[in-house]
Amino acid sequence: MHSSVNDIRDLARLLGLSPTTVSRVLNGKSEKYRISNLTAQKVRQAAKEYNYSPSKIARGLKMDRTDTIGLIIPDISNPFFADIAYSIEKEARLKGYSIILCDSVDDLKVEKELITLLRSHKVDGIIIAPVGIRYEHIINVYNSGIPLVVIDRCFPGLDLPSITSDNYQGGYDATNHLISLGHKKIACIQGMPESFPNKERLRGYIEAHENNNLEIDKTMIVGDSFVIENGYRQTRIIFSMENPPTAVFAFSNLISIGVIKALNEMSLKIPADVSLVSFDEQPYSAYLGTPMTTVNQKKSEIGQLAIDVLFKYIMDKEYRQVVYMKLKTELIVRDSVRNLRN
Amino acid sequence: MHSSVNDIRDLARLLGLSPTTVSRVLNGKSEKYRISNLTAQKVRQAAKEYNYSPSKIARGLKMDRTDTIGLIIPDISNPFFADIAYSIEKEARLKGYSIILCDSVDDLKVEKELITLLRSHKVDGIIIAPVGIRYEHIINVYNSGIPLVVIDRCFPGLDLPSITSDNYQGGYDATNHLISLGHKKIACIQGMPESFPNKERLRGYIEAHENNNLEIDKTMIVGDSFVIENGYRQTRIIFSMENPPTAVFAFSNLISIGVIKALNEMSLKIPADVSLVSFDEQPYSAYLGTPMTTVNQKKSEIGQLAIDVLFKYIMDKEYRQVVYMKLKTELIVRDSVRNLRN
DNA sequence: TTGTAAGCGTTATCAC
DNA sequence: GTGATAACGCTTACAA
Repeated sequence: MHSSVNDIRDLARLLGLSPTTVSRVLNGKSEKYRISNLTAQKVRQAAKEYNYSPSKIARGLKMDRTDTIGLIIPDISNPFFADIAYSIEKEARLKGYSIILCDSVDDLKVEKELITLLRSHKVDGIIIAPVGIRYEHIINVYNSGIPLVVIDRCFPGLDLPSITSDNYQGGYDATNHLISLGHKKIACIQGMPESFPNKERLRGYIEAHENNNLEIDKTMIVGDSFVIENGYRQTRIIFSMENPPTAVFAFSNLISIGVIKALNEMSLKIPADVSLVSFDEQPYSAYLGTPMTTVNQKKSEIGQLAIDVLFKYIMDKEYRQVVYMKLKTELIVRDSVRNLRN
Repeated sequence: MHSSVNDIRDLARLLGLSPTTVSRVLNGKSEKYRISNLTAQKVRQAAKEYNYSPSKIARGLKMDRTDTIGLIIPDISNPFFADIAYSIEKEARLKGYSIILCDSVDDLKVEKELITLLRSHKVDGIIIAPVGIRYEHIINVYNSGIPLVVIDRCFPGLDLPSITSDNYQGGYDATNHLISLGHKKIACIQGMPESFPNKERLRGYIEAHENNNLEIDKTMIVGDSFVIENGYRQTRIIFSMENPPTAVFAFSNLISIGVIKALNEMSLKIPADVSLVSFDEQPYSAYLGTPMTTVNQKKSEIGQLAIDVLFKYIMDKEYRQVVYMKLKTELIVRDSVRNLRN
């Protein structure tokens, strides 16, 4: 085993050089300081040999940047967010940044604590998919000058840089697809009603009806959460009614799992008895008993753009323009909708 | 807006106290140093009011601990690892630690770089689900005294603390279940053959045959990757043969998605025409066209135990006992296996 | 072409 | 009960 090198000073001593020179070489400033090629070579080789790499922690203290960015999401076990996290991590790493992953478990109090925590970690920037009920604490961070980008749950009025899907369009397309195939009574199983994505999807649902001169039956708008159980429960209720709908629009992939489960139990076939469209494409959507028609969100683009925008703020502290981007959704048509016009 | 407080010194000045006192109060050492209650109160209140919390980066430099742990996984977009990451993050946070998330994209070179990176970040410990081809670089880290726990892809011979599922048992149970229902020709669609979990699952498959005095048809052991396409391709090949098997054992949830897709296309029904058991329970497993019989891994326990073990090492640097834990898997029986004994 | 020394924000040691 | 000071490992003026 080598004599252990813990320090830039250890390494410098070993080489008969000053820490300054070592630091310069290791930071690629050899030419700027006209350090001899020989010296530079020796430094680099020794660093490799003794497996030395500068402490980011000491570096961070001195330079006021840590090469880390904080990521706050409501639930990393939700594939939607896991996919986003994947692309964010990848893009960040490409730029030499590491991710501090924080899970808010969809709890506002936790979210606030996490923001404080990330500030104390001196992250260079924050990407956050907020719980989405209150935003003051987030606006405070942004206004305090810390680079920050909001994803998923946000809206133009917030005055916060944000990347989101066009949930209105997704809701409209899905509903319109059903209507165009002759469906007139379409149940809508919502997620969390107060959340912005939910409101927008619902707006799409409503306007699609209006544009097709279709009356909306308010009793067909049900549900209150993005989880499986909600989809299951509402489906059981709806299809026990006198005049059940011919179709269901599920507002999340988890909701549609619940819908499918309930329909199975009730021996109702998709699409023969009930048609189904769900928000959020998943790898298994195409391989379900009946391949499911879904609204796909561009998850990796959301992550990529979030990083792009964040780095504008990180690289140029003067840049304060509030960027707001809305990404197109895509309707993936499969076999879960019956054509009633035939 | 308040006069800005960036420093412990700013805060001390504002209070007419020394940084030392402020630090002591904020670190809960008021009594130890017999600091007056009044002073302590004032400090705490001012800290809250001015939204001050100590820089973890400066603290880390001084105290030689960063309150962070590094997590290296092959693919955060894989729900199996996302679930593990979820429980690790949750447990770590409970202990006041943050997670630096690193995705190795199943690439050994990247994995090595990430380890160096995490060392330069001075993480207090590392949890790693290795690519699993080579281990020297990981053993080096462990031997250098950095607390480290391996999850998922590891084995007793490694002399590395590790938490893993009992993949042998899972493979045995799944195969035995099929055999007990009268299946004699069972295809086995593998993942990455060199990986330890795969070897163990295969060992279970083989021994289940032996214990039931069943000959193994080597041409029934196929496949080379944990992904969907592999499951699809192998299924198409197998069920184009003269004497196809009556059942398939898929070694991952992605593989079974491919199997289902292929069987659908070939108009083969589960379980009427083909029975199916898959490794790795997923939220949708129960809601597929035919609810699928799966082998469930205790993902959240893996995360929890990894943290528990890691913290033994973190808390007691003298503790060097190599902990190896193998978690039971659970066969979840649903409707995807036909009883041939009827 | 290289080196010296100060300072980043914190806490531990020693002093009073 | 409280405070002055050094030190953690690094980079950057400034010096030579």
